[in-house]
Amino acid sequence: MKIGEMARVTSTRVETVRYYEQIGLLPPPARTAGNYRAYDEDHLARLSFIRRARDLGFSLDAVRELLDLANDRIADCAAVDALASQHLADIDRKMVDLARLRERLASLIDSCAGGVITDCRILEALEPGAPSGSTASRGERDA
Amino acid sequence: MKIGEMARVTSTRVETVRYYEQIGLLPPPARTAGNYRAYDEDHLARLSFIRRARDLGFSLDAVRELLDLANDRIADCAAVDALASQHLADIDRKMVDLARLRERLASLIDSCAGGVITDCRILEALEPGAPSGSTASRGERDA
DNA sequence: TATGCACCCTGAAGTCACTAGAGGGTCAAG
DNA sequence: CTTGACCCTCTAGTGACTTCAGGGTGCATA
Repeated sequence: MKIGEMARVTSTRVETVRYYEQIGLLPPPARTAGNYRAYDEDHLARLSFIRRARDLGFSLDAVRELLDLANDRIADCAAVDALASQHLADIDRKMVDLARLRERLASLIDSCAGGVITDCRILEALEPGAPSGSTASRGERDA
Repeated sequence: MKIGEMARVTSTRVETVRYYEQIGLLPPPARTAGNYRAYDEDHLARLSFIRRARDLGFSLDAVRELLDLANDRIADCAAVDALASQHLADIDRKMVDLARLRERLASLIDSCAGGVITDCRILEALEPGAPSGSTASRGERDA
């Protein structure tokens, strides 16, 4: 299987597949006479795994750990659970942050009654003298 | 005002202030005899504006547009509103994506009953042969 | 046989919004 | 006169890719 086909069936871009090889996430495949990458079923399985984990929002580092765990069939499932649970907690934190942000922005937009810039409530809220948003999470943003 | 003080009052890191100057978001200030940056009130106002907008999740490009609009006092407030509304829509999309992700991940974690890796439901779901998540948003992820 | 076209290759640089580090200079206090 | 906080420039690193330049391969068609 050439890179294009493998990319297609896994809904990955060709460049991304090569990138995964470059960072050691996907082992280098055999090559054809013409120097094309020739993938087998193991590569396909591994790339599918990576894609599914990425779709669930796991970082490449987490994916690497999951792959290691998956290969170590004696290891404890709890390790996988811990990784996933931590990721879930991250997502929950992000959702809370986003919700707060959303409310601040929405109320700003609500206060806009049109007209010229000079009277723009949105800009006013950004300008100095205005109270900074009470729920601002300074310092850490949208990691 | 030296860079450290301005960074402090705007809750920005010194490096970030220099970075904003480097990318042209903040005009280069005067320098003292010792080559220290010497900021005035205009710089402070502009940096505050940038910080507030960033706290609301606007990209640096969007911040640049907002600053341009704020300077063009004849322009229509609708332009600001459009920028903000588009940003709000982005946030809403992100929240929906995150919520979907969260549910998929949570149900995966729920299905984990402990035990050894061989029986790990979480890994099973990632492995080929498993149905890919029905709500996967392939192609665009967590922009 | 030539040519076009889709596909493949490498290596380097660009994206976003910073952050970190090396290696040094300035300035006020003690 | 030294200590220490602060400042300077320049460069490179982060994550997860994407894009680009400059080519090579392989198959079908004129």
